[in-house]
Amino acid sequence: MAERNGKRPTIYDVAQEAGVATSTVSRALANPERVNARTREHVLTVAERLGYRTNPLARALPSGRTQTVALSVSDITNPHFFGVIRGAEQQTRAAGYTLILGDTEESPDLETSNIERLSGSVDGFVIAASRMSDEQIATLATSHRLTLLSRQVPGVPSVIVDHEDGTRQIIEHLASLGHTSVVYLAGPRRSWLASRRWHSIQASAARHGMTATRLGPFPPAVVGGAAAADATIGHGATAAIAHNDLLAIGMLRRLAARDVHVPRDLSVVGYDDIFGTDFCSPPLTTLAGHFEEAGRLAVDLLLGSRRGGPAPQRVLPSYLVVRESTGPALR
Amino acid sequence: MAERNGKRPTIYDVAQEAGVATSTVSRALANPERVNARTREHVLTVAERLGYRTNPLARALPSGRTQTVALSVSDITNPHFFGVIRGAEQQTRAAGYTLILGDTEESPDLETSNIERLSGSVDGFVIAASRMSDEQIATLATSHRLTLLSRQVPGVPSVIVDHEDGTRQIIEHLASLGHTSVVYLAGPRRSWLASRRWHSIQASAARHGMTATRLGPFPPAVVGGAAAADATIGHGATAAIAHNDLLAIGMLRRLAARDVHVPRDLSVVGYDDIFGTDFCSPPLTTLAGHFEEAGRLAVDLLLGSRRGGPAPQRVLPSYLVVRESTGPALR
DNA sequence: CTGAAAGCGCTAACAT
DNA sequence: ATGTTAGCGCTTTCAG
Repeated sequence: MAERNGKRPTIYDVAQEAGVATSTVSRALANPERVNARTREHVLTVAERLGYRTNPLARALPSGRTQTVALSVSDITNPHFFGVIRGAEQQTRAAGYTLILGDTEESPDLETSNIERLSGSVDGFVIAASRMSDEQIATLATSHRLTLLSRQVPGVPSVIVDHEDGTRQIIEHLASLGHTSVVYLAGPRRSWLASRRWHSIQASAARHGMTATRLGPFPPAVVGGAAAADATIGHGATAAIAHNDLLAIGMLRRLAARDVHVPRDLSVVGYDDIFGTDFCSPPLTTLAGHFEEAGRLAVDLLLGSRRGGPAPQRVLPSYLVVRESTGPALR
Repeated sequence: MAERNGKRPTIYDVAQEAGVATSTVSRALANPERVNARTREHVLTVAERLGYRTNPLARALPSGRTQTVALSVSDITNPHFFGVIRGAEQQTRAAGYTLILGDTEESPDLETSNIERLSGSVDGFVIAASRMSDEQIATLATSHRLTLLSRQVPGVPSVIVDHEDGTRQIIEHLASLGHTSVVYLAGPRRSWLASRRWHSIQASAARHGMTATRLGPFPPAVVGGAAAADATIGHGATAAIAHNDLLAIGMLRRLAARDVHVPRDLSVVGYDDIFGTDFCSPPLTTLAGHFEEAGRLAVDLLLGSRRGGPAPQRVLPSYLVVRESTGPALR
């Protein structure tokens, strides 16, 4: 074996063994069409025989291409992101890239520092549920390749699941059950989704002659559910839309503890259709979307993005999954 | 600003601006103690002013240290891994490293190809719930830095949650409820955990005069639960231990559909204490462990590992969380 | 189509 | 304590 004392063989070893220049090896590997078919084959065979593996770092340094993308999520323990992560990971791998994962724990500071730190070692960022301001994101987009997930900022590529039409579906569902008063248990103040959802709820509710009230914000986690449930009971509405399923599930538990029957006394709706929504009690009515697909698409947009073109803003369909947490208004 | 036409400043720019050699800049940045306090401060100031950011790739190439670790999980959609991932991500970041995530989708081939691919661009691997053979792992360990999570192989550093003592807790709990026959709904054939758990169940059951039967294997996911439930009913045991909570939850649903009451007709126990076990119906009795801690520890072992020393095999405690899916044996 | 050679940005001996 | 000088392994002009 022609490998230099225990170290991994380099293109230099391959070149020598194959009797060609290193540049030829490099081309045979990276731009197969720019080298004679015979030599290419020969080089590839030798490389194979030597057990040559290209060193991604060395390749990245001169070319600037790291073949790596970073995915930043706001809370890795939220099952909602499983789909996103899996989709992104699959697509990343399929494109021959590697996925770096960052959990920003709902903190915009951690988000920026993460990006700052990774900048230079990745080719781009997919930022899911960003907590940064529009301005921060727009600025970042001028110096970094990025695509947004569940967030839209003018001029920045993004993919979201249709919250507007989805919210319409929710409101119409509630209206058809005779509800005339609904509360929205809001998510984090910095959450773009939270403000959009509230916006859509107001608009749809108005069209159906319903009154809508926003309560909160609440932490978008199961623990936030107790306070959200209490606030809802205090308000007296017959229907509640929680910022996400985690919060809705937390509410369900508190409501049960306080003997408020769902859906008889109160209808509850969530967003995301996460793991568990089909076996909590009662099973949760929630707005579903194809988040795995969203993750894939976000990576696609990132890797396919050309500077200069208009930033694509993709909107994936959403659909209401009606389970047992919603029922007729009895007041 | 002294940055060369739009490109990021390099240590070369800093060196020139500060009137020192690049090596001094390099030292000031990486080995602060090996440079005069005054010059260090000066260099740092200049670097700051120029907006210098060290290029991780360029740093990695000559040194071989990428400041990156890879985490490989067998199924990213299994909530069990949330804790592991978050713990690993935190500890990785705390150590100034970056986390690369790989989902191997229960496939040993994907697992090896992933490692193969990443080898060279990471400093080490944390492999959770590996589906590779002991031999493969042992071989890999000779050429790569790695630590195992939820898996033990002689000579390879690992951290697991105590399945043996945990299984003893489960069996004693069932025995105290009067159960004399228990079935184990097995996980994947290549799962080390599955075989260890079965082993422990047999041993503990024998000590308590219980008969234990293994059924399966079943896919360790909710969808596997239906078949597992049917097999259990066919067998006639009064207690069932599922390979993991996903499977147990799937069983719960099928049992309810078939009008088998839990725990009156059958007691069900799971492993992992994942998200959802406290609100499924009935809430699931399951073996819990600190998986976030396990993730952190695995990264610690990896980064702290010295070649030559004995491979640490850490065992974290497990504890049985008794909920409502287990009750007295009525037959 | 292929080879020679100059880097990519940083580290690490080796000198001074 | 600091400067000089080779590289790390690969890509990429530029010649031939």
